[in-house]
Amino acid sequence: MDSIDRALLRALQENSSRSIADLAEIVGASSSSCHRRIKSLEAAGIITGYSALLDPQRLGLKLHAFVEISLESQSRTSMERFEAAVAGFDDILECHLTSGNADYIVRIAAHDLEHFDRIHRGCLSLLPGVSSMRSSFAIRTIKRGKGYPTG
Amino acid sequence: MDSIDRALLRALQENSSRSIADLAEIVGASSSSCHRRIKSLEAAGIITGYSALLDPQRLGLKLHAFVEISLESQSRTSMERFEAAVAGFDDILECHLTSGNADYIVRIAAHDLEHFDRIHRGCLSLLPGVSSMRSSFAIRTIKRGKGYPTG
DNA sequence: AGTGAAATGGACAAATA
DNA sequence: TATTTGTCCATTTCACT
Repeated sequence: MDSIDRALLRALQENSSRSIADLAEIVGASSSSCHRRIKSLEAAGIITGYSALLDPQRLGLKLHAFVEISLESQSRTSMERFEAAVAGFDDILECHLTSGNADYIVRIAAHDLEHFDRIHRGCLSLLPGVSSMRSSFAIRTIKRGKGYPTG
Repeated sequence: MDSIDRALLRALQENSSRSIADLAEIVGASSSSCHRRIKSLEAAGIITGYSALLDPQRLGLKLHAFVEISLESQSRTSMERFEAAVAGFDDILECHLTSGNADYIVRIAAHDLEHFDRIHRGCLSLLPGVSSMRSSFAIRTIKRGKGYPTG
């Protein structure tokens, strides 16, 4: 992992559909070296895959919500039951266990408030062992970076 | 936007480096139709780009934090000043204005607690007009979906 | 279905450390 | 010495028309 690798990762996060020749020019290396570097970054598991980025607005997903969820019990079984239920719901885009007392942060995308209400009642409220939930709606996205900083 | 388009978007979010022939087989359409559909989804701005996915762990970014930030004032100028400052910091991956009284949710990736402390003191605490901040650390990621549901 | 571009993989010499 | 890089090379796959 040198500065050329980092530049490669930056360029590939920003746009992965460039040709290797273009990438080589951007990072200042030869095409073959570039190709080898990408292959080893993939083999090392640093690059985990390639994905198409979609515009949620144009998919009609105009509502983003962050929901903080606390469990009644922090026992291992109740957490496992909760997490298994989360995995089953497609409307839950993301879920993290956070510091504190068995709190989770969940990210939801919905078409509108009515859809969010349906998700809330037909999905979030069905999660087992929940003691409290607090929803924040994203009114406007200030910044949405593509991926991670490479240092 | 029919069911084939939605299947295409699902497949492309999951893995965008498949060949068109493979995609065609997955969604049950001909290669040429598939190709045309992808081009129009791109032209319509539904597909906004393609990106490489990186493993934050292997980049040494083992600490994920969500920081809720409240401003002292909700005036337009103080919000604009805050948002401009946010845009300038690479360590802030994501920032959303959320419902409530000028609260923001910010996402941070750091190498470790010491690095987070550096970000906290050298970046977050420099943001103008902040009245309070609350950090939650992601102990474990339960679920991280690739992109959005397509319906 | 055909064309052209690009990815892939290999061989070898030069450079680097 | 050992590892990495750059310049060819041939093959094949694939996007695009």
